[in-house]
Amino acid sequence: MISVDEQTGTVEIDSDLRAADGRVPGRRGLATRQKLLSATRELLDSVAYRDLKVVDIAREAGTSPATFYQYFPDVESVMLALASDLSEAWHGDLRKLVSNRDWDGAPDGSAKVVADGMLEFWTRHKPVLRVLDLASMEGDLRFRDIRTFLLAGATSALMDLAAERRIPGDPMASAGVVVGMLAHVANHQHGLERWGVSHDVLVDTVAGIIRRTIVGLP
Amino acid sequence: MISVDEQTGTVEIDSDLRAADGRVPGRRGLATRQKLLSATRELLDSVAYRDLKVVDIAREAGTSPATFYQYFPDVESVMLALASDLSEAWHGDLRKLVSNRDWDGAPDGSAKVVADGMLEFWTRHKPVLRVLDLASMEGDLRFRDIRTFLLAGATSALMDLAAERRIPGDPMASAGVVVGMLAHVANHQHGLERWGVSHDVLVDTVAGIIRRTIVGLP
DNA sequence: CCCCGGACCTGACACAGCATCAGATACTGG
DNA sequence: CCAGTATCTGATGCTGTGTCAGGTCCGGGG
Repeated sequence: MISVDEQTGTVEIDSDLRAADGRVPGRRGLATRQKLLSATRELLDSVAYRDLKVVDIAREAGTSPATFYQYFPDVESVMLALASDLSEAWHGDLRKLVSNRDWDGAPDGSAKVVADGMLEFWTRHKPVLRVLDLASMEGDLRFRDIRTFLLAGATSALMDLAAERRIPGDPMASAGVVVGMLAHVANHQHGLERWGVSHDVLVDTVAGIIRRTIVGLP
Repeated sequence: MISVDEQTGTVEIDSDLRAADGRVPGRRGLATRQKLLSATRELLDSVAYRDLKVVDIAREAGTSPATFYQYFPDVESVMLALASDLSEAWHGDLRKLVSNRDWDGAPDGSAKVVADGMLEFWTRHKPVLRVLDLASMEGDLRFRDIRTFLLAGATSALMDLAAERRIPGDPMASAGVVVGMLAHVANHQHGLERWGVSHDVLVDTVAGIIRRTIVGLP
């Protein structure tokens, strides 16, 4: 669980899990919790978030609804946990995807690696990420904080890069818009392919926008 | 209701409405249907799509759940109708927003008007559009077709512009990515503002990307 | 080895929202 | 004003939610 302290701006990771009755779960309990999380992730591949029911998750995890409520108060909380885990696991890697590049020597290749990497990441975790996106759009602050944390690394790395290159315009805005664009393109990749845009062309297009917007090359 | 014929590619608009029992609704019936649509739109401002219930829509519209089922089989169908109406109403205007501009004489101003116009449109109709987005992402073809139709005008106008200007790269991909970026930025405007990016700066940033990606100016 | 106490699970239940239908009510044209 | 049709809704069975009390499992001490 990631929580952001509004006063200090610190991000706290509270892994001090509790079951519904306040117990600290043991080995077996944690395994069940994990099964519920996995079941939810699996179901989300085929079922719309709106239609995701506690009964189905419990059945898929091979347990009963009552057990579900031992570990989560509702379906939304499972999503929160899944998104939070994803955020913790990838926050750093997404930053490195941008900052571990040779932007002076090979800006074109670097832009392409970033575009491809981001698209790949988003596609792999699509089910969870699109719920994260929707909930953020709907104004849910818990989801928005998780989304912000997930993207903060990559965004600030791009921002630093843009600032370093003395690009005209606001570096923060440019970085934010570029990261958002990557997320959106990944989510709607299937739709774009239906218009005859192949994956490779898409990567090139996005890489071009990164190059011109952040690195500042024509 | 918009339906796309996969064979011919034609888009048919079937306004031949029927109530649950097959009747063609009269004046009073259409008014009730309209009240249900408005109630749904209103509720969507404050309630998450996932939590939108038939009972609430009926109450908000000042009628009973049973009446709801006279006009729509479920909540999803109301969304489909709302999205469809929006799509029909704005498809043309969004195209004109792009094509009625003086791109040769005042490319900078034009890009800004497009960016601002799109953001404004998206913000005004956010509740419906974000459901349209989510459902499209989740692979629902009915919603995706509506989304495609809504954006087709603007997208193809941008594509023509890019092709005309002989921009390097695929014009279709560039137009698609730019339109997607606009949608995404509008949806997450609030999040970006929280990072200290003002509306004006955002418009400038997006306009800059349009200018460089579609018009081909540095 | 057994058995005990805590960790874990679930059947049973009360209640909310879904979906349907038959019958009541409200319009409208004649 | 009345007949006939359009429209609405109370009653109802069913699915999913959320909460217990009580049952099962398991590891460690006797």
